[in-house]
Amino acid sequence: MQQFTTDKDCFNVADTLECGQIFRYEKLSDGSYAVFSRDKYARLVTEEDVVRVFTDDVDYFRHFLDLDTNYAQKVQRISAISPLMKQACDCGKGIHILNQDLTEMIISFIISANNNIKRIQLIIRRLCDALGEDTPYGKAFPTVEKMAQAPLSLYTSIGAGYRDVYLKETAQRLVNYDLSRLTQADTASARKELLSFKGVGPKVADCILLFGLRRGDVFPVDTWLKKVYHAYFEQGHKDSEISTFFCNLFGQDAGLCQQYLFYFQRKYGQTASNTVK
DNA sequence: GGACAGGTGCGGT
DNA sequence: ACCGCACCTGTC
Repeated sequence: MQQFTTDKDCFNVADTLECGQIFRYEKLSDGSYAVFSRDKYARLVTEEDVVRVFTDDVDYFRHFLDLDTNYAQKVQRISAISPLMKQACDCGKGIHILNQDLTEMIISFIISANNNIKRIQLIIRRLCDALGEDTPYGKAFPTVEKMAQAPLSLYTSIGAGYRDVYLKETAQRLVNYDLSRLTQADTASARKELLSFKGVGPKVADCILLFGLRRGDVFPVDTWLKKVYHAYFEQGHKDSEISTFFCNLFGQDAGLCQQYLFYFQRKYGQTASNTVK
């Protein structure tokens, strides 16, 4: 296995993995993290002044971890927006938005709908165990061909619940689907296209845009961001209005701000003062 | 046992 | 176009 290191400034492994953007990771007993993407594996070890990455796919994970983006610059700009964003940045400034596989994001976030992180991880693990190819380091994420062939009962048996039909239908549709219809489209068109998939609503579509298509100017609204909005801004608005509000406030980095706020709310939501704006 | 958390599809308006 | 409800599983 090969390895490389990267600066710890503005890159925190735990923050990046635990802010809700990725489900296939595992904290090991020595405090390092195992990360899986497609059929690839890396182990991330945080040392005194660097993060050391062990992997057979160096180029893939250099890109995956988004090490070439200047996050310090973004954090500086976002911190200046308001005291709330200063707090959120201080909490989550080590977060990178990962460059994840589009198909894996579509399937994973269909599973995420109306679901909690722990169970999402369990379902995805069972999905990989059932249908993924063997790799030297565990099971790969299954191909859409394999997923399309699997009986509906497979999806029920891994605990997907009523999402079973969404998963099977989407996998079947993806078999002969030209992903450039999404990758080449502008954000609004790609979003509209994503909404035509069964099991993909506004929130899941925004997550796929942000994490699978790297569109930074979207703001997924889930229950945590609703809490933030209601605590610091106003009561009684629809999800789409909350999303528009934050998109206008944050512009091109709305998605990154969403990650900071999500992480901040989950970490300190119980104790943080609601008076700071 | 019963309430609740977690987004989307669908049928009704 | 919008609203209300059912949907599956786990947890308190």
